[in-house]
Amino acid sequence: MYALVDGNNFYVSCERVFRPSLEGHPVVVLSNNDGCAIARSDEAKALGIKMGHPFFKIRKEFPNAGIIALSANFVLYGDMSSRMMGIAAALGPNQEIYSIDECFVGLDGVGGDLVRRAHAIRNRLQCWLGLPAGIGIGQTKTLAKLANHVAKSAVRKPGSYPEDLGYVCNLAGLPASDLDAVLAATPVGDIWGVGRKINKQLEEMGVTTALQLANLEPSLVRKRWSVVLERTVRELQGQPCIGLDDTPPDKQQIACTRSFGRRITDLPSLEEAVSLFASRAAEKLRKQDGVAAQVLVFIHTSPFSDGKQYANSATVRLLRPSSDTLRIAQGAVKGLRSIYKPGFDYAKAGVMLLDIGSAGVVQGELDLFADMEERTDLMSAIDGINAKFGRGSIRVASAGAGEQKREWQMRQELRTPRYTTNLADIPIARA
DNA sequence: TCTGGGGTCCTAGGACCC
DNA sequence: TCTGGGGTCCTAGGACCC
Repeated sequence: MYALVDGNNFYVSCERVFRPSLEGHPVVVLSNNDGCAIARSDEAKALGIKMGHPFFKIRKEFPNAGIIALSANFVLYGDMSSRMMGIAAALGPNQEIYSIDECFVGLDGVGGDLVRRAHAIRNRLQCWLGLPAGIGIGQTKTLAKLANHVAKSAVRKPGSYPEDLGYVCNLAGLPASDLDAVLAATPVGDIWGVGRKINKQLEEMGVTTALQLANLEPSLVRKRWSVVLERTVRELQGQPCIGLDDTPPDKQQIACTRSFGRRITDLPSLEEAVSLFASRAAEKLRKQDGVAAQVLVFIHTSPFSDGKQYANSATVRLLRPSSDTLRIAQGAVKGLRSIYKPGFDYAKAGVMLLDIGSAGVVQGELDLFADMEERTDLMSAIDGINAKFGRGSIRVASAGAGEQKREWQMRQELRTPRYTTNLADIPIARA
């Protein structure tokens, strides 16, 4: 038995905690560069604003709707998320943090009234953090996801489901016929694991509801699609196939990629950007105590522009696996130079670390490379200083030494303060 | 003017091995 | 007409997730 705890309109809700005046207004949170909507309040959804909708189009289409747009404040959301996960963990013995606003909780061995218990957690999230959340409970993770979906729909359209579910729905507590009714009322594309492509293929076969999907023969589904969809079918039938991942393994690849605030054409600016991305990626790598053997760098022009297009990537193998910012940045720049072509307007670049292993294993090797000794102390010192004084306090010279704003830096013109993580930004309450 | 970022898993096909 | 039979490993690409 699983529960899925999910923060409603998470980014918008985080913003509303510190700016209650946003309550009741259509609010959207924008992606990096204020590009498109990645979170919407209920009011914004009601207007018909879609996930991923470009902001410049939203402004054009809804000039008078009073939409409030905010730049994504990921530092705030990350901090609110960890507080939320701490509270949600009390629901059961095991927790899998599935995304910034969702976690699964294993309910094995949890006695008593699960719905009542879930409501208690929900109330805590609301009272202690000011975050609204929905909780779905089901026999499998896929059913818990569906239950959460049902709980939300029931709030939006009261009376359209078997009982008034509030923000909590326990599908495992329903009689089989009621579960079938819920499945029959759910479009197949709303099921976890059914994306756009498979949705279309299923519809072409006449499978449009979750109930129809649940009634397909698993072995046929495996043959026609894959084991992935087969698992979804079995999970809908109540047979658990996807376990709880409460100790996620270290990342196998680590990426840092960004679109630029402005197109850039010259190599030095690209080198600056790529060096910075490489440093960020190396930082993440060191956090999991890993080393990477390969560095991939890519650059491309904007697929949305009519101009000349160019996209390329290069993979550079390091002399030996490393988490050293300088070595990784050097590798990235070397790769960049091998693919850079002048005369294009570059819109995006990125660095990915591949072939990741554990640092301990490499250090166990013979120390034949005295001259290549890992600068682990230097790196810890850099990480420590950046943690204390803010990201970028120390950086590699090729990532740009000046204090001036880099011209390619992303736009974030509408960002709110870092209320919970920056002393200077802490809200002050006045009587 | 203006279209995100960061992941996972699975599969097919080729290279290579005995 | 016809050319073994397994394996493993690696990579690229596709699908999905939030």
